[in-house]
Amino acid sequence: MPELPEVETIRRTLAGHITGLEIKKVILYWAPAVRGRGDSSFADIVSGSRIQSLDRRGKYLLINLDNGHTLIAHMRMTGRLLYYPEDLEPARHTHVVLKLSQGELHFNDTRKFGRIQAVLTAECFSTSSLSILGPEPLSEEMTPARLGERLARKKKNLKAALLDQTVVAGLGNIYVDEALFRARISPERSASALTEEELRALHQAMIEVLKAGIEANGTSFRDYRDANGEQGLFQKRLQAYGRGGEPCLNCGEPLKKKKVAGRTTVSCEKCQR
DNA sequence: ACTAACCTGTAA
DNA sequence: TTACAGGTTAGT
Repeated sequence: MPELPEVETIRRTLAGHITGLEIKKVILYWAPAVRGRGDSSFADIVSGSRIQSLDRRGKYLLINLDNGHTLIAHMRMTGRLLYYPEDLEPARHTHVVLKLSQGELHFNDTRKFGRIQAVLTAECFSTSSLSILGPEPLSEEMTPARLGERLARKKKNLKAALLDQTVVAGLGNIYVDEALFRARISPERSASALTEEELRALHQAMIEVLKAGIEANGTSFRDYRDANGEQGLFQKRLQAYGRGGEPCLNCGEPLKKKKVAGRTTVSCEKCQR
């Protein structure tokens, strides 16, 4: 579920609550949700540490502790990190509770795909999951030329290439469809055959839609909630995702819904070339 | 490059 | 009952 704007919103809404707090105790309701390191269990690593700062890389949330460790969390489709200022009986599908010096952090995940892993902070970015990620789409280094370079290395269609986290980190099914719609480029085009003008349009559309998503606190199309349990608002601004059969906002023709790269994809076959 | 697998819930 | 869901990865 959470793509870059949703994870960034979780990071922001969580940081104000938990930065500086001590993790007093770890309660596991479903142990596979967490992973320790070597012989040390997740609970042993985390207990007694203090939360220093929160970062994000692609769709990964990074919680830096003051004991040389970092927690790498990925929500996959339905994961939530929820902060409660008071003790609270865990809701259904809560797999981990971190008791803090003030309040609690609950990791809740209906589909059980999400994971939280404890790693050494020094090795964080060289862990297998993070080391393979492409550049951050909102960073300075992401230029139209850089995007073109990364896309050109893949012999896939655009939809598959933009979902590929090694090409660019943080886009998922919603924001790929939105970026392509706004750039007026077909998801089925070859990733390696864009003109410079198309690359500029795609680059700009990608950045604009991600920034707008963050601005709106993410897209709560279904399960997504921020750390306060609040919905985002960007589902009201979607122009393509979830609008199959509805009129294109440019030309009025019905938007087409079809599988591309194994994912449901909505596009306007008249506007997007 | 496509499919199954990991899971549960919801809607058709 | 079946299909499908903001993701990733390990298989063909």
